[in-house]
Amino acid sequence: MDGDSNDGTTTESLNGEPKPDAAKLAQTAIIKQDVMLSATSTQSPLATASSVFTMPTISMPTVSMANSTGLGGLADHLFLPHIPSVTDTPNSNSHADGKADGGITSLSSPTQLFGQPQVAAPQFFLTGQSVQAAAASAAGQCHSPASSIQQLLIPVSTGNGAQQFISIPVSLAAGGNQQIQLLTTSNGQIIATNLANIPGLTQPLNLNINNTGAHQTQNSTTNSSQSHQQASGLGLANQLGSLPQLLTTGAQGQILAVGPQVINPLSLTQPTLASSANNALTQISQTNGQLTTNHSSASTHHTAIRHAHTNSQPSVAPVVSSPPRLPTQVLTPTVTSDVLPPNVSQLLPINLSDTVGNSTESTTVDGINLDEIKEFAKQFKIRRLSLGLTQTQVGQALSATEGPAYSQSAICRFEKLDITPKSAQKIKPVLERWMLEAEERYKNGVSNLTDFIGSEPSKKRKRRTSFTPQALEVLNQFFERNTHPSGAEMTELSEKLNYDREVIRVWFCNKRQALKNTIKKLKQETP
Amino acid sequence: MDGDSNDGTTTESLNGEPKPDAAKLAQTAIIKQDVMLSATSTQSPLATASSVFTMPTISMPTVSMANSTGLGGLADHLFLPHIPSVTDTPNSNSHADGKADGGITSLSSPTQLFGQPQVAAPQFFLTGQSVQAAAASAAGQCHSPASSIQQLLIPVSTGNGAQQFISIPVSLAAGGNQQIQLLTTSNGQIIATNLANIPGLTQPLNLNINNTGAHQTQNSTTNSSQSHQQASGLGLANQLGSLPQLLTTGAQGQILAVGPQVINPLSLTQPTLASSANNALTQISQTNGQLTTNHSSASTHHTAIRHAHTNSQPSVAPVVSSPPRLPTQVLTPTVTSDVLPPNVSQLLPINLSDTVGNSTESTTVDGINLDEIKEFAKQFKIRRLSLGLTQTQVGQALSATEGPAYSQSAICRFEKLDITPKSAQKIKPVLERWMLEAEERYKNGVSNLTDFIGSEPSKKRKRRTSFTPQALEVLNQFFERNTHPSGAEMTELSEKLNYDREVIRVWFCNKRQALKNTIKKLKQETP
DNA sequence: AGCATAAATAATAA
DNA sequence: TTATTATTTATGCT
Repeated sequence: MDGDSNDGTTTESLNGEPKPDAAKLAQTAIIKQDVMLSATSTQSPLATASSVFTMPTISMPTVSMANSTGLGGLADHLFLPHIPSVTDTPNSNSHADGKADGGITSLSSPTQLFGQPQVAAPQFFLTGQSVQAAAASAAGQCHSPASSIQQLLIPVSTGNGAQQFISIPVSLAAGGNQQIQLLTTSNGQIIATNLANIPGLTQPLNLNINNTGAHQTQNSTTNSSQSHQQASGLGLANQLGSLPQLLTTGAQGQILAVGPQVINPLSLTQPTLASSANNALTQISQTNGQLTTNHSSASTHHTAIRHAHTNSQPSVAPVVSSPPRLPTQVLTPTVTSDVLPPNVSQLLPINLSDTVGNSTESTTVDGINLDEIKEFAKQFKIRRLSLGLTQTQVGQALSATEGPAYSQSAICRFEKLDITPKSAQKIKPVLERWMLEAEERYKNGVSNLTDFIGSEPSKKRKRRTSFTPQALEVLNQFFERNTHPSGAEMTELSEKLNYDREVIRVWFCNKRQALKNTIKKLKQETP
Repeated sequence: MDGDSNDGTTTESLNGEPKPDAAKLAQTAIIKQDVMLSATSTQSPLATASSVFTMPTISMPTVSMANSTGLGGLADHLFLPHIPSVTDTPNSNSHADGKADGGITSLSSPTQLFGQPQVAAPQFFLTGQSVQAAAASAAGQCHSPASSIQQLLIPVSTGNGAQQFISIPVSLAAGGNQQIQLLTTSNGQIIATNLANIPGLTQPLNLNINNTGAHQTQNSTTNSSQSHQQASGLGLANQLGSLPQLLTTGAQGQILAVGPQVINPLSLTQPTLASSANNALTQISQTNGQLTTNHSSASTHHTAIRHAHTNSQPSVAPVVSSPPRLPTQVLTPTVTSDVLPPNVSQLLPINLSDTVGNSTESTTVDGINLDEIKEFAKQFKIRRLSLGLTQTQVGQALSATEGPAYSQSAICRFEKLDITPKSAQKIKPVLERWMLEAEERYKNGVSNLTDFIGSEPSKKRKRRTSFTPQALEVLNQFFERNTHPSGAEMTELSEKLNYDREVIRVWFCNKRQALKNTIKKLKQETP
């Protein structure tokens, strides 16, 4: 998670060449060095000061940012699209498969898509609209899928290069009328969102969507995927429209995205929008479709894989088909696992448990009624989507009030039941309560997200921290003595200096790296 | 599979040594401490080197620095004790426990921390022995202890004026036998290092030298700390800190920016562009405005400019209050700016431009087709990645042939379109040409980067893999469902995605870690 | 325009 | 799994 965002994309690989890297680094280093001398770094105090204002923000590369964050309030956010657009969109392919083609293709060679180096994918975002394509990728996380309608997908980079999207339910976001604007950086980071309207957007774009295949495609087998999808499948697309939401989830949240194109939806204006959402999905599917076709193999697989669970059982084979719970949710595939030790159930994720155990008994483990939990999980997702909330939003809201055990990931896992029965049993009541409250607020027209969420969702890259000269002094002094502070020391430093502990940790990492580079260069120089 | 390890080696550390971290070494060191000096050995003779060197300059703020030096030979490290003292040392605790206090405490006092600059510490170094005291402090941690012996302390300035020392674990530095010499500037920056040995060093030559107070001096005794601190103490510093920075960072440097307002949206008329961009700008502007107002500070401005757009929304008021850095951040005031001159587009980064102008026209500024550039930028990135090249590599290759305007930063900004249209227009053809040539070479099998870049092949650490967006999508989807894929699943994924199985395994390890960290943070945040 | 470095993330070591 | 390192990307600042 982290998300980083950055682009990530780097890739390098390809070539394989070996090369470069080191050398390069070295070079770079060198360069820097010199610099070093001269400069000093840090800034002076004054400087700092001034800066302050500056905005912080802004500069975004792509975009700027401003913080956004907060979102809050009202307006709150803006988006930057940095990418222009459309162009990107074009990808037709979805990632999945073919990735290839689409965007990528262009890019890279065919083969690659998957292959390594690649590149690719277009990242772009658009505000509302286009987004999708990217989105798909985002999926990584659960949320994504949100796609469904109402939501806006905001591309976020994963760091890997992959982007993720953050979806914001339009409805919420907009809160009714309001509109949302998102500014994203090129990386897909969101800078800000705003609610203003965006007029026109309405269009739906695409839709095709459907395909649903979305994801995965399938083949896989068997699997869940199918389940989902299809299940959903159903007609999906069409349905989509209708349901948008579901789909989204379809897979569960996952998104698929990808596709080439995009669309956009933005429209937030309307709360409605739904359509847009749909689109997104659609595309995705398509993509998949292709993928499937072409490569089929490949793509599919993963799907399959996904499902699989850990077990390693080789065997497996599963075919699971299982659609156990599916319809809605998806997933949950089933894998077969094979044999697991009996008790395993206690440790296995619920979704797997079915499979595992005997069917019959499977419903209860340690006194916990798995079926009940499964049903709740399914309904929870539906209710969440109905409110136009993403897992991320729910996770943020809950983690704020209930503690860290309720992150987006937790929500995702819960919905997928990729958690142990015991854990699910513990979490369930909390989710139940929260959902009731959320629904209440929603009814009361409090649609504003703010209530639900606290703040920002963003996943974008953390703003670059500017250390004050004073803080740097302290840090440097400490570093002189100890390049590897203990956790307690870092905590202490963070408290004293009033910086995030993580920031302090990273500072030391980077400092050590800088020192190493310096030394390295020196050596080179002194043959 | 897996096996890869090989490369593994990574670590190399400087010296190549395998070694572990410095820290560890350090600890060890401690024990040994005194001994070290003498001992060791490894190294050799060769060494020669002279030593140290002088440092460039140094100007240190407070002190000057000189560095001292060299130390050598055998011994591994040098120390600069800047701290003197014993006082510090006292740590009684071993690292283990006490740590906390240890180091840190000593350093600063609360107040101090912030305080400025201090100076002082003497910098000198000694090798092993003396050091200890300091070390002690360090000890808290493992590393620290380093102080102990093995490390060299190199004074470095922070830029702020304060000096700091860098300790270099000898081991690292020396990499085994080699010796290292470091040249630091007054700022503390390291200028050069040398490996030679320093013969005789054994003795410490200098050491005393050091003390000498050379520089600084100080009181050393008392410790450096004091020095530092006190200094810091000063009022100023503190104060300084307060202000300005605050804002900026807010708490952590972050800024917030932004204000409330919003803006408008541009019309998105076109789907294409994203409107979003606009918003961003808007805010920014505002920001500036305020800033201006308030602080005035200068710096900001430029930034503003970049982003700024026109919008005008008035209002905002900013209030910033800034407490210094509060943890939270905050701030962000908003300013309103106002209107920007129409031409702004010429100055704004492309990515933002969309927004700004009319939508319609926005695509061209000064006769420059922004859409075209955007597309090119996108494709450029894709092509770059397809060749497996990093921004750094491209930057190095281009800066060599085309001049300094093509650094890694420049490439980064171009790809993100965080540059003005004019600038982009100028750079584009160069990139275009270079890319074509690079692709040509690639096709011809010249994959070696060397061609692209200069360097070396080296064997060491495996090249960092860049996952394609498509692959990431697949991986993320899988991860959503199952964070712990079985071996068979990983194998399947690796085959499908065409990545090494080990790479896939590592991806999951890192992904789990990232998730964990994310959750951790969320928890913290929500207290 | 760059430079220094914070942040993100792949790779490793423990 | 946890902790670090090695590499890259992104960005604040001048």
